[in-house]
Amino acid sequence: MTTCIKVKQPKTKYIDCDSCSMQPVCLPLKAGKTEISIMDSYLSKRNIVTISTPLFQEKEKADAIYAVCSGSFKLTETSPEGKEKVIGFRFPGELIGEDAIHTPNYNYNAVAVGNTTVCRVDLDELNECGKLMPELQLSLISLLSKQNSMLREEFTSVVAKHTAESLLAAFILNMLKRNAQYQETESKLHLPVGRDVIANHLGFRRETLSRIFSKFQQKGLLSIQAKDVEILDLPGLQDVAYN
Amino acid sequence: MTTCIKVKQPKTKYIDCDSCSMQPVCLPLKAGKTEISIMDSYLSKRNIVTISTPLFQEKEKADAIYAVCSGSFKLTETSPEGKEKVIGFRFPGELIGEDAIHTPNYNYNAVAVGNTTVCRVDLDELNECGKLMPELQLSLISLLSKQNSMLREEFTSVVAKHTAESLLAAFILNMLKRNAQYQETESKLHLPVGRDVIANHLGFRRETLSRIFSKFQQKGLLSIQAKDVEILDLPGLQDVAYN
DNA sequence: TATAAAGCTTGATTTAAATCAATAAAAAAA
DNA sequence: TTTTTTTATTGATTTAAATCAAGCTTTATA
Repeated sequence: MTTCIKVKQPKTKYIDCDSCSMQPVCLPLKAGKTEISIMDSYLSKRNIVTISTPLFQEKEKADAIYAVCSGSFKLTETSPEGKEKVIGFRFPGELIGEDAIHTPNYNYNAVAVGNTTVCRVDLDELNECGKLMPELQLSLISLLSKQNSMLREEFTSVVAKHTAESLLAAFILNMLKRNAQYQETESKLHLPVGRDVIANHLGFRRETLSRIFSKFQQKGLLSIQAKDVEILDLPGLQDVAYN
Repeated sequence: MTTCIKVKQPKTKYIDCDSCSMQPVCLPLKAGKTEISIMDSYLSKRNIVTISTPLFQEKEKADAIYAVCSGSFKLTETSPEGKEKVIGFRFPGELIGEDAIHTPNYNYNAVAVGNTTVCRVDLDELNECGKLMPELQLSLISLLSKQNSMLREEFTSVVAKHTAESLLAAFILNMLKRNAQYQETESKLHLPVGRDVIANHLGFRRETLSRIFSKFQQKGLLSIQAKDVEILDLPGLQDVAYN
């Protein structure tokens, strides 16, 4: 039976696995429908709703892996001078804290952006359960492999981008691709965070970000209304990204 | 018994597992010494030596995972205009092609930089074998988790670096950390490739790279002789990276 | 609803990196 | 070894992004 717990914030909604919109994401971990009930009791897989709270923080004991069910997370790192750097985002279907398998402590922060739902997989229980169910391990291997590809592609999208324009274009395309996995819309994108956070993440100033967004709109590549982006010329955007 | 095969190049040396310098890297896959012989026959794990040849290429069928035993690999992507972009490097102890687990085809090129040794794990055989040996799967899970962390850290080291100086400093530190896992020297680093390739990877011109290397030498942060870098002021370099 | 606060955009100037161009050094070939 | 080729460094100019600064929106609060 699925148990749902409440963390750190007052206005928490309880969501069980059966009504979770991201069932397909969790399904691999369940290793087939017939075994859901077994998994639920053995794995203590729970749906947790957090509101703008950290899932975990730097140096905290790494004792669980999380899969994002709904909403977005930002990952941050605190530099020696105390400045916060946004090192990535996580969307439904992606893992957070998978390092836990081999690391005693997390070394970054995972903070919910708005209301989110995650599945928590306790490491101890995962190990116990894995011995009994090889299918579970195969699912985890597949999930980790997918996460690996996502990370490599994310890396590829930001590395070797000399101009701010190509970097932003590549970032938008990367977000679009990752969103496509849980949303139907191929041409629309909701930015999970404000300009400041995106600028921080990409390593330039909010002014530069604004200017480029304006330029992209003038060129007819996209239209942007607050945090809602509509892609108008995908090939054009790809051209900008690959340069 | 370990079998070693020869690929694509004439001057290939045969190396078996017992004499491989990177045994500790492969050990997790072997799931304990007592089972080495079983693994060798079941998994067809082979040491392959390649010389400047692609391990695999874009769009090729993804049927194996590789672990680097010795030497370095560069990963590249061909842009629509046909330009080659260096999207990363892989060093001993790291995985290549782990995407194979969930992707039908590779979507990047893995090219040996000089002479290298890799362990090839055939996917079909891995699946067969996994059913018989849960420990093997646990090892793979651990390897994938480590690779995940490596990728995230690599990503973190290049993202949000506004100046070319901080980007290069972060790149050197990342290389240094990854080298430390299989070399004793904490302060020395051998660049696996020339300036052009590094500049391509980091997204700026070879002239800029040269200038920054010169600047770092003038500041006494490091000394560089061809491809050999010696770190002289690690905290100083970290200061440059975190800015 | 009015007012304050936060977030976003645009302009003018300064600074950092690209580009163009010429050497210099190292590696490969004759 | 000497010549050729490749690779790396340094200089002068142009271009792109940071910075400084002001206005504009949107959201939050009284």
